[in-house]
Amino acid sequence: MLLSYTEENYLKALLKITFDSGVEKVGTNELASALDVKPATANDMLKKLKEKMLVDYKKYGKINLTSEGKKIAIEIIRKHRLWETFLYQKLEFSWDEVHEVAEQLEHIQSQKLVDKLDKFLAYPEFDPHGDPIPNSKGEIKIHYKKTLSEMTPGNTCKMVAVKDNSSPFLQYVVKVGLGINNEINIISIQEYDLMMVIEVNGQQSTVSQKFAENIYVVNK
Amino acid sequence: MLLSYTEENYLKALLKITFDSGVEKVGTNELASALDVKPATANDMLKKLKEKMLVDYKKYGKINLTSEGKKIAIEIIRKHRLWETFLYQKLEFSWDEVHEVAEQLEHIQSQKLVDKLDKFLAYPEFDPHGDPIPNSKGEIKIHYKKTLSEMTPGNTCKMVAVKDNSSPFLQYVVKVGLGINNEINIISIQEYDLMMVIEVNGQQSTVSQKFAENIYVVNK
DNA sequence: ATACAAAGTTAGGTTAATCTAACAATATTT
DNA sequence: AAATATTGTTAGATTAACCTAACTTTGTAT
Ligand SMILES: [Mn+2]
Ligand SMILES: [Mn+2]
Ligand SMILES: [Mn+2]
Ligand SMILES: [Mn+2]
Repeated sequence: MLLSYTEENYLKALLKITFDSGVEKVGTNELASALDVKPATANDMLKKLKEKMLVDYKKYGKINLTSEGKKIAIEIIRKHRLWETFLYQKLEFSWDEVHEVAEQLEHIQSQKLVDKLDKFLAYPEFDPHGDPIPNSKGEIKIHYKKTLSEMTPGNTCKMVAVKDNSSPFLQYVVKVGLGINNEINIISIQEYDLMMVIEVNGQQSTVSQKFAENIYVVNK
Repeated sequence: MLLSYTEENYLKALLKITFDSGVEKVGTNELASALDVKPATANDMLKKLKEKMLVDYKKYGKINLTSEGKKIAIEIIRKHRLWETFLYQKLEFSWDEVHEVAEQLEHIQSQKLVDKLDKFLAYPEFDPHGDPIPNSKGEIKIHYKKTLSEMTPGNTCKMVAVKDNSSPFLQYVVKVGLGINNEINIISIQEYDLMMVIEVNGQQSTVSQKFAENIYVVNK
């Protein structure tokens, strides 16, 4: 099926929302705000996507991707993450620069290009932000993740991904001395405001709860 | 200046026409047919591009790119040819497959991407079809070319580029055993229909005038 | 120098994607 | 259960990029 750039973004947003919230059902306002359009606009598009059998939805009801819609959405996320990996690994982009360009590149239509890119990158499993890259069959390796904010003093964990992909956040993470695969020791947590003192590579830093909620870790 | 995908294609088409025809002045119908739209459509866009000071043109007059318009058009051609080179050299695309994908990739907006790609490819001077790649300053190495059809029996020349970039033609070129940098001996030319017998790598082939007109060569 | 042909323009219409403003349905609170 | 707030829908308008059909200008040939 040939979809427009815009239609693709709606499908991707729907999948992203369910990934992030864990809930299958999505609302019109939620979708609209994720895409930075008005609810009326999203509503129009929803009718069109329903017509194309890519979403499951009825008036005043919740929105669901059909399996076909989901398949397409995963393919777009696959392309997005492969391109991010390419920019990061081959073209020396920093991890806070890749997302914006990948937002454009993910819409290039060429199955061959995706396959060849995947091969060129030696079939990477994770993108520069630690997010899993769906394979050519659309399978995603979802490994259970906790956030740094769930850790307690004395814990040691390893950073595996970031939740917030915005450039300011990513730059801040680097400034704190943190990166994917770094080991983190939780030194202490301030009761009052949940500020956390952590140690990475022998360097201590104090981070806010908001910050800690955006760092994915696995226990050591 | 932020231009739409479509506006970029109009600028590129204008430059291409002047390159191919050698003439600076372009007509509305010519432009429309190059873009596969109706003259009325091209006329609308011309007004818009004039407003943005990217083309020089007045009612019933001929069309010219302004220097700003030309600069942008060259940048798009630079991106197109860099991407073709990337696909060909790094992703193992064949030379008849690269153009179509590059038509999409040339519209990706990121100065950094272009610069990094150029560096990654070690600042290539020519694309897979032998066309010169403009450098980061917009300079193009135009080396004087003749077509194979201008050669006479006894001449030896070297193929440097192709004029027609269509997939069927490029595949045919390969079938004849021809490629960029191959040495060609002109064996004979049929007076009546200008069919040409050539020798490449010891292999003789007979090619039509139409074919010969689409192969660029330099004398040996 | 007309007449005809080719080239270019205008007017009016369509579709995709967006908006605002008004309205309707559903959910939450008192 | 009624009132209120939230959420979702509809109607009508706008813009970009396209179209067809009719018209005008320019170029060519008799
Ligand atoms: Mn991203
Ligand atoms: Mn990512
Ligand atoms: Mn090309
Ligand atoms: Mn080329």
